[in-house]
Amino acid sequence: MSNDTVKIPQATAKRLPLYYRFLKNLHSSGKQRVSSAELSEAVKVDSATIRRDFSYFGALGKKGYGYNVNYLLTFFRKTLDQDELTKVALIGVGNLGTALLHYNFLKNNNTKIAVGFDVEEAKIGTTIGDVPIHHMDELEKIITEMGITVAILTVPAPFAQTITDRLVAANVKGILNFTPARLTVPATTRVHHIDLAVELQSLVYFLKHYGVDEEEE
Amino acid sequence: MSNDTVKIPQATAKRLPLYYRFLKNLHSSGKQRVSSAELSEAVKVDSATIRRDFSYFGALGKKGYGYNVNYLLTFFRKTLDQDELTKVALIGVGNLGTALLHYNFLKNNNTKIAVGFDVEEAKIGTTIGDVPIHHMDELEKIITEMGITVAILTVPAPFAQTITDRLVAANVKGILNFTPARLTVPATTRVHHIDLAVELQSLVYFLKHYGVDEEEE
DNA sequence: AATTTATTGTGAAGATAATAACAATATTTT
DNA sequence: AAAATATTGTTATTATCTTCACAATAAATT
Repeated sequence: MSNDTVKIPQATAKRLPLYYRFLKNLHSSGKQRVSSAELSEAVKVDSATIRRDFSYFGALGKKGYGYNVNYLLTFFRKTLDQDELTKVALIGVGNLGTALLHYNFLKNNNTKIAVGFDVEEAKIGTTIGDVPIHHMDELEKIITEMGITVAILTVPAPFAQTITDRLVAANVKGILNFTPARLTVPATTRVHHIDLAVELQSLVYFLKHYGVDEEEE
Repeated sequence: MSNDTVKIPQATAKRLPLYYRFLKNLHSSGKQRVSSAELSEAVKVDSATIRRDFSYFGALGKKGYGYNVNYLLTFFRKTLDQDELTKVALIGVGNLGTALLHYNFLKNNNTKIAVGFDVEEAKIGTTIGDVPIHHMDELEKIITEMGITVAILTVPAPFAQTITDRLVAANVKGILNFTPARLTVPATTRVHHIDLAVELQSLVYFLKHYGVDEEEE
């Protein structure tokens, strides 16, 4: 982990990719400058929060003017390491896994699913999009060879922990977990959960029990 | 919105479906009682946080004993309205939409995708799983007829806002948004985002810039 | 029935995050 | 070049969330 700047709050860090994406949009639509108020409207984050977020990286804007789109974009590209391609492994090529293979992560982020793994013989040796699918038995060998340290986990829940253990042993440091299982990992590995059923159910709960007054992340 | 109990913190509300799922697991494995410490190990949430979360609903446990699994389960089933089926519309039957159609939300939550919409003629009139796919032109008509107020949005980003406007006009109150677009909605509509590219990119960012010491939600 | 043990529920403290508000100041207009 | 305007960066404030720590007390053991 490079610790070039002061450590950024997690809430801020999670918004950075979002800012980056909208700055790219602005840039390609030819916009030269942008204020925190405009950006706020686009990304639905309070303008004071945006200014605060940016301020962790120093004074990026100019008073009375706003932010130079090009400058900001260049700055965030470096900060988010967009010049360096991050290769990711996809574990479990079922319905969801296949959908993710077709999802173009590369377009907005310099992240690419470089390899997939499954146990179903019909899939082994094929290519989905341009991603080769290998047998799960080769997991350790191939991701080690490819130097992959980030994995997306889309296997059936009962296999999630076992495969996680193998990923950890193979030096994977980050797991995007789409299974409902809550994974046990060492402190050196980071897991982000995307729990589809929980997301849907908590949305329903909010609708029934809360007055709705704004969206939230 | 029913406001039967005191308003629960949002962070707590988001964890309720998770607790519910694990309680179901415990129950079906025959467990009679559980402590906050055990539950903590399973769901990876601090035990004090679990006790605090539960305490918003009153004193559900017994000192020196823990919680009765069956009692908790019954309580949460009511609280999460699990006895009442929530029908959901899926807008956009592409790769991701199709994967979600095959995802069994019903298993753990009383939530079901009841209808899908797309513009591709080949899909109209077919059934995926047991879910009928209709033309997008019929959106308002059908979801109004079916009394649906929750939608999952998996259309290409450029169409997201237009379709959202139509959903809102057709009385949809909750949207689970898988598109990268940040939607503009009235204060009476709630949007939850699942932004796959942002999730992946922020995971990569955390790996590079932070010492990893625990997982987080 | 007395003692030990386990575990809750919660007050207090701490940590993190969001927002308001405004002085400072760069840009734009006159 | 002076005045008016726009907008940042940040200090202060408030809100939300997490965790510690422990008295209270129910259950289990002796």
